[in-house]
Amino acid sequence: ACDEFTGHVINLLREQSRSRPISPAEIELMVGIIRRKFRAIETQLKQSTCEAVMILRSRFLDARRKRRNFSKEATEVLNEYFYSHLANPYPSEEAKEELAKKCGITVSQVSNWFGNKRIRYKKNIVKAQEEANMYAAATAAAAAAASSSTSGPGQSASVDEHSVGYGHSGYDYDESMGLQRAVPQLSCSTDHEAWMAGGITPSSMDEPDRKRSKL
DNA sequence: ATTCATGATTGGTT
DNA sequence: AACCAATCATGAAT
Repeated sequence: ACDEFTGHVINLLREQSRSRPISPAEIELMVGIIRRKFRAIETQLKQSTCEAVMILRSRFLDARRKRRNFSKEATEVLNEYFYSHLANPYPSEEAKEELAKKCGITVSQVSNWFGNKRIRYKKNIVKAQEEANMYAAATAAAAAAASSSTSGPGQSASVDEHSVGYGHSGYDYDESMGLQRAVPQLSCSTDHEAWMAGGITPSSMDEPDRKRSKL
């Protein structure tokens, strides 16, 4: 391109040389100027595009470290699935795809979410996963609505009256267990049946458990 | 400015 | 390969 342009300039100068004497030295000088200018522009262009690429890369690939909360609806859907499969909260690949589509996120995000949810659920069995009852009630209501035809007062349970004091005073193991079982589980369990095996109260509170994660 | 909540990443296990 | 556990990093709430 540079050569092409200099060629044009040379032609122009030759044309002008008819009306005005132009020395070959002058032409050489012109060519030199053009060459330098082209080099400068070239490197500058290279630099700026390189910068742009770097910026774009950090925008896109580093988007991983950027965390954007999921929409309320998405978490709603995910929680609904989680709590309605509490006995075996391991969605199949297909189910993951379904959830992903429904939530507008990727399958790996769904997997991440379930991973986080499982572990974080397990960490506070003791302290109210009242959420469970919320969603259980919701799905139960839906189910009840489906079968609420002839038989009169067969209505759903209420939500509800466990005033687990907030002021973490009592050890309410029983209640937590109750909560777990209170959930309707149509579990056609496959594998991880024992995902909450035995140990309820792993190393629960007290002591140097200065971890984060409350709720 | 701190603290809590939460999605993503990492390292190790099965 | 999927999972768990710990940790990181950011968004939102205080």
